Amino acid sequence: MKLAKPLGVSPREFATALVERIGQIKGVSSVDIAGPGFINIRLDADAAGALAKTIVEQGEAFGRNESLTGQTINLEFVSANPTGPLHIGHTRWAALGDSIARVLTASGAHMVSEFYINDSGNQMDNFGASIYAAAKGEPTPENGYPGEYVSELAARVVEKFPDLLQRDPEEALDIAREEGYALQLADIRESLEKFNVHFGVWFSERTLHANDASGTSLVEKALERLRAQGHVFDDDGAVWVRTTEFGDDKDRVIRRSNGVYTYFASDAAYYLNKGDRGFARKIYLLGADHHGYVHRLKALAGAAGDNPDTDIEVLIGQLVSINGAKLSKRAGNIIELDDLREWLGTDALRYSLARYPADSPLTLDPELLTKRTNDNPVFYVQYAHARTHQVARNAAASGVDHSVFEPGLLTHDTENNLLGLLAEFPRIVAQAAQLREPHRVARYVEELAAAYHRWYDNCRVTPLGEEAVTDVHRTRLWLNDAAGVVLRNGLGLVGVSAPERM
RNA sequence: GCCCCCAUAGCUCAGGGGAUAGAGCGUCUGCCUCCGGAGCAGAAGGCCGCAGGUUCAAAUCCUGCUGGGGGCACCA
Repeated sequence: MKLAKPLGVSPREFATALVERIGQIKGVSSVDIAGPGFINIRLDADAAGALAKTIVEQGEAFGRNESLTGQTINLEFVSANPTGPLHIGHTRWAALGDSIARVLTASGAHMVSEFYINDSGNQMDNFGASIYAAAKGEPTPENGYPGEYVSELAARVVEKFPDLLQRDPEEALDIAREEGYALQLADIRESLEKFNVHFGVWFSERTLHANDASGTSLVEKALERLRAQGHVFDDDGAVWVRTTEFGDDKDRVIRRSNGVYTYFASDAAYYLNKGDRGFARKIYLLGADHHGYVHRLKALAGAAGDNPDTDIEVLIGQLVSINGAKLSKRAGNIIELDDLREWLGTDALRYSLARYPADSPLTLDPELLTKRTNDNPVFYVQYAHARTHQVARNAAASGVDHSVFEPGLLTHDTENNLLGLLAEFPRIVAQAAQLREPHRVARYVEELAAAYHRWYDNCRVTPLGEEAVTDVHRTRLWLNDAAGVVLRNGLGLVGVSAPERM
């Protein structure tokens, strides 16, 4: 860090003065200069240990903070055609986006998670045609969707409309498309629910194109608003947005010369709609294959009169692969969310996807994820949590209760270490929220589990043999329970369960 | 050609300018007469891709290179 102005004192003088001031803070037992830029502060045992009781009393609320209070945030983290099952890419964004939403919520933000349904455009017609062809027993049409799931959808549509094949082909195509859409979207919702991922809003692209009472659509209104801002021009029969004014490398067509709106028009209308719904800040989580969108989305915010630096935020996630993952024949040679979930389990899959930052490409090792030992981080952490409950059950059986809490009795090194880590949790959550990096919570919770296991090995909560129950045991029970609370809260933020027995 | 991301231990990866760069796996050595050994303690293993620069201080910030991944549309 650079100082704006010289302070007029030497670093040593400054540090000495700082140490003196810190030493006067209530609960600080000692403070000394540890090295360049480092000061060691020790709290007295009562002040540090008191935390254990606070945590147990706050329970689920411990870890929440106010760092983002007052912010209204829209987070769009899955955008998909409802023409087939979700694949491995969607899976990563679902796990990550949901965890981001959780840490933002825990930091006081008003959050809405949004799933954007790309249900407009010709791929829906291809989808409908594929289902209709399957119903007739014909091969997949050109540009159609292969995969057994199309035949399954066709069978379900025919079940509901037994006379489908007798109907006029145009009408039958409509039915195939719309019924197939409804069924597929329901399947997607179910997959995500099973994956413990929740969306506040399922936004249909079609609503952007639908005419309101006055006969205009949101897309048309969006174009007029951008035009009014002075960033729209006509060329070659097409209508363009001058996105280069805002850092894009080329201007973008918003309405083609044939009068049809481009996908960019939907983006624009959707973006403006989010603002109209009261979201000051819009976050997009996109796959690496969409990174080319960043500039044009930012430009869109600028062209709309918003601040591209603060009102819109685009997170780009890199690709993920899994060694040995089977391609789904059913879904046409993709790696499917449902298959991954059934193979590895929701907890292992969510944890391992939330454990790495979005911008690192990822290769998962399924052998590790299915192991039930400490090789597998999610089991290591879940086991630590289960152990806190086992210890509590044993404590109750041997007559250790919560009747006494004497924080001064928590003096073992492993207890200081554990308390120090527990105290960090709220800061970790706030940091994860501010940086949109929930993997920090996962890493933290692993460290906490290790500290808990070490403490368990060194400090007994239940008396040994015929020993009497003492206040040390009772006080340690509070610490044990506090560790359990924080492990549970931490796992919850990455969407993973915290079992009491394993 | 232009744009984005990545490069840290044998492997998978952490590391918001600050202490002796960390974790797990793998390798090696210990600990079960008592709260779950699904655990713990220890060892070995590093020009942090290369070269410059900024700084009291760089794995971290800047520039250029090398290697890998992804992307460029009046498609969606």
